[in-house]
Amino acid sequence: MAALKYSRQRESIKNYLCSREDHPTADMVYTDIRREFPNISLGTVYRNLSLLVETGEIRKITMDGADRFDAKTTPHHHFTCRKCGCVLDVMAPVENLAETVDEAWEYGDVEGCRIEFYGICSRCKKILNEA
Amino acid sequence: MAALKYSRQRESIKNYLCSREDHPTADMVYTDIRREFPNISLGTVYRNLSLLVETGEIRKITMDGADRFDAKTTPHHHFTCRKCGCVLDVMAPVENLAETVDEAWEYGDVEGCRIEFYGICSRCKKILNEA
DNA sequence: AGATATTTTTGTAATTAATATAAATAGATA
DNA sequence: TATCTATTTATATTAATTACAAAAATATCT
Repeated sequence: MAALKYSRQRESIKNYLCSREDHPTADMVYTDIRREFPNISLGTVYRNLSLLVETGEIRKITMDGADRFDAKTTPHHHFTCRKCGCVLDVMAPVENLAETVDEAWEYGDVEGCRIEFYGICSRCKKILNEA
Repeated sequence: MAALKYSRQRESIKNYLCSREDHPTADMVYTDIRREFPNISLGTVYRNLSLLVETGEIRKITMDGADRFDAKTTPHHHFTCRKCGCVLDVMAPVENLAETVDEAWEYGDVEGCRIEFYGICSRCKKILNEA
């Protein structure tokens, strides 16, 4: 496996992701990073996002539509608003769920789990109530 | 909203899904259903899968790669093998997780959640141990 | 620093998954 | 049967992502 070589683009992508709380898509990263690197290619963004996921520096969130990326490394889950589609962090105490299921379930070794909550975010709820 | 009209293709897609335990993708459904309807269009498969999801007769499982579909309506979750990619059912007692989080989390109304477990399935584990 | 080796980027093309559309067909209703 | 409306088919299109080759950037060695 070839050694990972430094690149300014990758560093910038990482920093950009760390500065955001809203789990951007590859395309959002591309749009914003272009201010610093006007010639950056979308392929470069995808490639570096994949690399960062591989090294464990960021996480990929797969859901309806485009994948999203998250630089928060502390264990947590996500909430998606079914109205506006925003994605918020959920720091819920669900630590040992995978472990519990691993003990009870006999068709394989459960190593972890992803939990995606859904519903209505506060902002959409407010708008609905006002209408 | 227009009334739903019977179609042989939709019935066949539903029956096919009910006969399987492995959560096929739209393309797998298309390939197999062609034996009965050689001229069926992939668009028809997608459209009917969406309709069946809307009526609640089947569920859509969004994950890495193509969406998968599941005719089992009893509440359960899924396990994906990170080696072979197979998807298995997990009948785990996680009933009130969404409810619990809804009470503790203040940025919106949590209506439900999807849980995706991952790890190594028994079959892949066996193969790895033999090698 | 200069030369060399290897990775990364860029620009573009290709692929995959899914949706859209319009004419033809099938199902429902009177 | 006649008519109305939904569905299918065939095809085109969009969206998300990956692949590739030449050029540029980074790391290593002397």
